[in-house]
Amino acid sequence: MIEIYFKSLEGTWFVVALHKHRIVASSFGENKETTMKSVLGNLPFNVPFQVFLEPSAFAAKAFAALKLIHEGRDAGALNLPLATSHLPAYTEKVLSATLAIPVGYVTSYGSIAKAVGGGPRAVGNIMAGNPFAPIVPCHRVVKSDFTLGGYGGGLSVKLALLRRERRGFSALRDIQVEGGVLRVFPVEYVLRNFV
DNA sequence: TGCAAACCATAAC
DNA sequence: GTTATGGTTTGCA
Repeated sequence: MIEIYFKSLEGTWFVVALHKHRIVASSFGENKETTMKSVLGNLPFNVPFQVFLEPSAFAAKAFAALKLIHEGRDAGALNLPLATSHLPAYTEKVLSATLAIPVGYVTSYGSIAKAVGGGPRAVGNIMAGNPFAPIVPCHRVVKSDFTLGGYGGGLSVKLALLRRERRGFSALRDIQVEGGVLRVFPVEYVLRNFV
């Protein structure tokens, strides 16, 4: 049985779907219904689910982590357990590479494609369907010219997240990921286009 | 800048 | 099986 929890924190709705102490899907947004729908749309079709009004201990932990990430703080050390085994292998690889982008950096669809194989558009498609927003930081994936690209929650939301993650880094970095090397760039490269 | 063509895994038929 | 679909990229005018 998948358990669904929702909670409003400082004006933002957070929704998580949990199964056996793993996160199956997560989302956030201004609108409760939309956010809930985005989570429900990412559930594996063959597992029944139930919506709970009071958060379990694990759900409370998940909400705390989501709030941190939403605030632009670093939740990397939390290592939230994600349920990915039902996803296609390539999707898993792309999500895992995306998860490796540190706070304060961005990368491009094409860079991810170079690191794990495949093409930029395939990566974009997977970002569009990211079941784990914002835990898997698809907001840190932008176009190769450092314009924003797209975002499910709207570009203003993507921009706001990136602004909060600004850390003042100035040099690019190469990060080891499963299957190759992922090049990441300071988020400033994106933000300077917006003054 | 702007446009066309190449790109590539998925989901939907 | 096949086709349609993008949160793209690159090259060329």
